[in-house]
Amino acid sequence: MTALETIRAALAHAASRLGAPPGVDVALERPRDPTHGDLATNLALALAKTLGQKPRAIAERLVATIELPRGLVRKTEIAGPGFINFFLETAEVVGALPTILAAGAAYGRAAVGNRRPVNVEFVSANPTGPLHVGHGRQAALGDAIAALLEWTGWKVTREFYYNDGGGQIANLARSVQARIAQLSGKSVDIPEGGYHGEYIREIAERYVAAHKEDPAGKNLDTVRRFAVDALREEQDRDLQAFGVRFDVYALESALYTSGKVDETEARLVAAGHTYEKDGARWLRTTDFGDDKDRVMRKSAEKGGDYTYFVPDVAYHVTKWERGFSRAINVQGADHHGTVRRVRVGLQALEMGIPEGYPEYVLHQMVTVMKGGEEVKISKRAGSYMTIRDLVDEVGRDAVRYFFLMRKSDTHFVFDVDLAKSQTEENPVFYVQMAHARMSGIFRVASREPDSGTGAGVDLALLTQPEEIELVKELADFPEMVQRAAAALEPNRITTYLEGLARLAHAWYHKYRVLGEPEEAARLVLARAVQQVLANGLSLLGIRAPERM
RNA sequence: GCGCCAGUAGCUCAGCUGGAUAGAGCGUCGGCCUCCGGAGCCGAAGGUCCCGCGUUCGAAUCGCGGCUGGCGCACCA
Repeated sequence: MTALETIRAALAHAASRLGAPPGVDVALERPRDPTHGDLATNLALALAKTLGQKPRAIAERLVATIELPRGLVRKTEIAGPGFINFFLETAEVVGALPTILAAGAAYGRAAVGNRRPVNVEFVSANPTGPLHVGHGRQAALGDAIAALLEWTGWKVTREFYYNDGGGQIANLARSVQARIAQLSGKSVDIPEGGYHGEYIREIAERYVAAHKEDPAGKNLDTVRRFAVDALREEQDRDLQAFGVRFDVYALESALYTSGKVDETEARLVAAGHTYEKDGARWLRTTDFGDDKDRVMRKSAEKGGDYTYFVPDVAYHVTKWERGFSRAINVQGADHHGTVRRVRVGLQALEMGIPEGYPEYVLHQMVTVMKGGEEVKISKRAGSYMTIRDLVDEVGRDAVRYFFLMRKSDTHFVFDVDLAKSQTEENPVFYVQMAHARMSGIFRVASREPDSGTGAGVDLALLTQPEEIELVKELADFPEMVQRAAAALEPNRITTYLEGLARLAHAWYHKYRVLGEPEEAARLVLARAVQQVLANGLSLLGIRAPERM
């Protein structure tokens, strides 16, 4: 049990003896200001109202009541409006180091998820073109969120949903068909709403080469399948280059062929939330707080098809039925309008799916800056920065790191020049460099970085303030991972890593390791820093180089 | 018009789910560098946390009302 867990439990026990209601949430954190101790709690302040006493009086009684094991805390004080500050014995602080080395690559993992299943859906691009930089942000984000959940004990399924059944696919097929016709010299325009990118022409050429029996592309259905397959393959290659893998690829078309869409419509009708108007079938989403009702099946003159949202609902029913009591969708914020509709559709089925199902992580748009100018991204026109272009230009690690270092709900400006630069201004370089420096110490010392556990080393020699600060930062890592996972915010990890790297660089510059009396103890510290940096980076899918 | 998101140092952004004196990088200014990698190091200045009201012992954080910017409001997906 760590010092934090021990004190937290002791506080909870003391609080209950003072008459606090059971199950009070004990906030015990490392204060920003080291003069406020190693750990501090606001428990007395939080209990002031329910106990009807002054915070400082409660704090005094808590301190008098609390039972702590010997050798853990050297001083307890009450400060400010009623904070209780705990000062740990130095041995207890540096005692975190052997724990870190013993856990190794698993340090920071937790079991809070209890192996429960969770589905993380991301990218889910229509197979109508290559993946652009916005998809890249989503790929990095979804993969990191999935990793955070894995690190905290969830059983994660990474899922990609292909909308291969809608009107956009028909546009794609007709666009390719038009290009095929142009290849044989005919003057045919790309249809209204079609795709103009250069990749359409390439697909047309490949179709003609592969289909001698249909050189004019008359068979629209075959053209459609060929184009969708070609683009899916291309997207897969892009994702592979980015180091993202999926466990499940779900196809919208399969929901139709399996009858799942019809079944969902029938259930909605049976549940009594639908009606007919103007020849169309509507879902009364206003029953569930929507501002207007939504069409679920178009009128005959519009083709009589389902609108997109019925297959969307059907798809999420399959997630629920596959046992995912938790589902997270990572999407661009331009789709936020669908959030309520999917949830409402699931509610209208009245099959016991929770109101907040699925959860959403929405991300804002990406603009790319290069040489001080914005790189224009336009899908239909064809001038087009793809995720592969970006990875080729700045490297996989930098792309992933950059996409993860900002909160998802703020607009992100990707600075290509910064991402490529080999200086400390570049945060991914800065963090990786810290890891390389720690590795460098072991290289010079001719020791294997994975040897040793810290056993038998006198860690009491780590007395410098920078060293104590560094150890405390390392000890924070597991809590950090859990909070980032709970908030579904990978950017907390990059922020943490930059802070840790800063402390590591400062320590490295100020103190020598090899040849000093503290060598053995400092090697333990260096290895722990190296390990935590490596763990944080690997969680985010970024390499931790031994040298740069 | 309605909905969602954002507004924090000159710039780019953190801020651990309501805590103590709001932080980092870049930039600016002033010092320093024979070293396990100088691809440097140390320090300083710099704030109406968009505005107002409210809740609270305590608000950048929560609520309400504004202002500014982005996105969305189809029988498209």
